[in-house]
Amino acid sequence: MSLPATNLPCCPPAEPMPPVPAEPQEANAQLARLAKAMAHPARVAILRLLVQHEGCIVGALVDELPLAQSTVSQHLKQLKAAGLIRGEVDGPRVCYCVEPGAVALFKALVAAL
Amino acid sequence: MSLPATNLPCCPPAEPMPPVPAEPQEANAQLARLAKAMAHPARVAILRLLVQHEGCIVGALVDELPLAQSTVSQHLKQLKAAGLIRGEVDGPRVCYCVEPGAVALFKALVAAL
DNA sequence: ACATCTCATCGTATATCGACGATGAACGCT
DNA sequence: AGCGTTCATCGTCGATATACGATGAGATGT
Repeated sequence: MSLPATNLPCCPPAEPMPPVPAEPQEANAQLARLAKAMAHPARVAILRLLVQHEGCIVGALVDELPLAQSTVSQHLKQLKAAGLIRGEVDGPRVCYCVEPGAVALFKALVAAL
Repeated sequence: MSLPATNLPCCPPAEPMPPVPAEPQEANAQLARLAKAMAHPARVAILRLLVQHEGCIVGALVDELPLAQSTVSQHLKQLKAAGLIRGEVDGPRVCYCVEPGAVALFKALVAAL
């Protein structure tokens, strides 16, 4: 309902393509790493909210989740560390958006199971 | 190299279809649960080995992984708890095989991101 | 300068994970 | 019965995850 669909000037280049690992062991590690980032309902919800509002959304995420602000921030940190999202400072707020390449890589790795 | 492609009489019915959750919150929980099961390279490797040798393979997994037997057993337990694999006793050995429905559900949930 | 708003980080407490060795249970074989 | 093989479980250890409140950093607005 909220999430005012802010089209802020972020997520500009949008990382063209995901590198697909050739070594099976590397693929396993990559998949495990990305799966670990998705291994919590709150992070799945965050990613879903970010892909739905395709542009960028700000910290309104806290209002959508039944978690404290600091907890949401930690989940965002994990998603960012996994390369699945990007956060850019926009004045007093921070603009979060998905990294389409990383999500595509995740989908590809899972589909290849 | 090993893994003698044992075609044992297990994995008979092979669970016809995955139930796809309608509630978004339920879908998040399901995806998180399955992703958590895949959140470790060893478990990804195990699942991959099981799908490659489509029939069933037994504790030869221990030979393929750089882990102790008890550790592999614990990973198998987690995969089984997540519903991704099935284990049936076959004489002195235990026959593990994938649960295609659960894997398909996982793929569908990830693809729907 | 000051207050405010937004978000990250710190510190802490509890729970779970991941690994191993050791032990136990189930089964087949002689 | 007794033995060996196979796998699960137990107990333990250190590391990590999850949650929260409190505090800090940065920018905006008065």
